[in-house]
Amino acid sequence: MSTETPSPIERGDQRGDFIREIVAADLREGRREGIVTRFPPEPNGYLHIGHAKSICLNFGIAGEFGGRCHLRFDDTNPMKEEQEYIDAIEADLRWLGFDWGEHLYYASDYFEQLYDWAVDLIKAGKAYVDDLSADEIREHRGTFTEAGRESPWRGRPAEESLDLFARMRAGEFPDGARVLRARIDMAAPNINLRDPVLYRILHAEHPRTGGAWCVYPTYDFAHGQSDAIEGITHSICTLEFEAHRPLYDWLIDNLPVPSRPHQYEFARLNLTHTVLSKRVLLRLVNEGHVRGWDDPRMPTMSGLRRRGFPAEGIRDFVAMVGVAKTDSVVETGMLEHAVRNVLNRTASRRFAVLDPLKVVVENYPEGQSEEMEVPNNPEDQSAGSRKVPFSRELWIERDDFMEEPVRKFFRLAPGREVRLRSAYFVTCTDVVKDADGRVVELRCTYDPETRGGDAPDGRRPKATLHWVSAAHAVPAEVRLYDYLFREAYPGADGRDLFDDLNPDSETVVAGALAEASLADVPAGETVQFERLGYFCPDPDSAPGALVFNRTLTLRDTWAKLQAQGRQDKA
RNA sequence: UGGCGAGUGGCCUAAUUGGCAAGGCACCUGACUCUGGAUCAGGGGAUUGAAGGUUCGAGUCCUUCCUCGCCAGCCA
Repeated sequence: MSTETPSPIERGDQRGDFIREIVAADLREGRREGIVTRFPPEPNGYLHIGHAKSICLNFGIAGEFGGRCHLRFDDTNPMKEEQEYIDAIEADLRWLGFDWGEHLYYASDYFEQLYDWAVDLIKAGKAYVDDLSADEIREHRGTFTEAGRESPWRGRPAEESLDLFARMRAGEFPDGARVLRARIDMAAPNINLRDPVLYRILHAEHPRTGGAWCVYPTYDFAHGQSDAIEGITHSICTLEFEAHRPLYDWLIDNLPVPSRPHQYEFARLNLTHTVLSKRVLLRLVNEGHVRGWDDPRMPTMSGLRRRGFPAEGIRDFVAMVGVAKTDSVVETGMLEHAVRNVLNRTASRRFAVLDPLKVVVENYPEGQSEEMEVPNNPEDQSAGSRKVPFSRELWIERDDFMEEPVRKFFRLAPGREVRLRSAYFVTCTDVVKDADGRVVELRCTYDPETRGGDAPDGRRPKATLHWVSAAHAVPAEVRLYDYLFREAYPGADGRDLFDDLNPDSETVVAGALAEASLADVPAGETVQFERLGYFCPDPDSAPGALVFNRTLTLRDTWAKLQAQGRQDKA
């Protein structure tokens, strides 16, 4: 495994979570000589940020304790799984910064071994072929309060089950005709122990084994045994598998497996203002609420990537959230903090005006222009600087001007002087309006003595604005993103999940004007539009038709003040 | 209803296993600033789900109760 920057935990700055403590103790007390973990996705959908928690946990532990982490596709249900997902999952994993070396496995690699073990179980009288239908099996299973009833086939001789199981594999029976069940205890308080199904008949094309099989092991029969085959020491999964652990252990105990893995469960990640359910995400895509699986509003890895979130920020976020057994919902603000933290350090600064207002600098010579030296990142001198053209006609942000400035508004207003970042101080001398009274242009004068942004007399404007030269700017479409759901807990209190969708989750700004160098930002790179936020080129972007996604806004004290003002009035 | 699991400031997570409840996010204030960003300094906010009990001392141990989550797929 490899990460660009060690997480706080990897650096040892942070105490480990309960799983890391177990791992450390197992090593310290000699129960284990080495650590092997695995990330076991089912290739039936795309990875999302919830998976990132599991990925960072499994690969993180392996890295910290000198072990290794396998990537194993849990491909036991050919009805749902596709090669497309396998490829996407691998790509997302690599992007997140992890590497499994040669340890790429598939549960389907073990189908032959799994089948042999099932035969062993039958011979030992610990499994039997059941002819009951799915409905009948459910009826026999009982309820939480009543014990189940034994299937009439439970006492079937091993030889007969053996013969039937072989014929199931040979394809003699249709889907659902029979199953192989473990013989455990139909009265067990844990329903997972009431003779769970181990194999079912599925005449389906498997993405890897094709038509070689028509019986497939269930999750319960495949997972632990796959762990044992690979020598997994700590099989880490989410809380909903807790009730399966007794069955996991029963199978390991009753099969001649080569190693003894243990299962540990932690609470899955939940985030406010979004939803991490493959089912719901699929609906969002299919019903056209988003642009696709990689829509910048989606919590999928591909969505976060398209949104401009750096992998490092996601890893930091996961480290920040921690690992425990308490069901919890993390505020999305924490993710945003982690992302801003990385971007502030790494993102190159640029100028772009989203809602342009024309400024004419009256005392600046017509037809003249000059190159202003602008730092690429004040947080990082090594990022260097660039030249940005300045001229008589400029665009500034409409929000940066107020004809009648309210209290605490520091920006441009009639008669007021502000600094144009890395350029000159300008003073607004006149306001030009159209027939409707809308401000369409500002007339200003500049002070030639302030070239570069400093005044010889030491005077300091209260505001610094970003700007672009009208003659040199390039047009761009900018897509502004906000929470996908307006409610922190979508669908809570009986509401319909889809009624909680945020109608303003995407705002397309067609007429933005950007510094020309923005045409050269490579895909996958996120830059800062000074004073506005972080933005990245969208895959829809093309030469001459630039499209940027807003990753996140900057923290904005003024916007907060305004929002509070609005609240006070309301 | 049976089984299993979990309850610590608004959110997430700690507490050297019985010794002054700590940190991050969020929030507020101030300093600084060529991004109203960043940074720095400070602040408010917790009868640790409840009630009993053991103890010099309980978030931690015991009892009872409450709340929430998961489990009755031939999904994972």
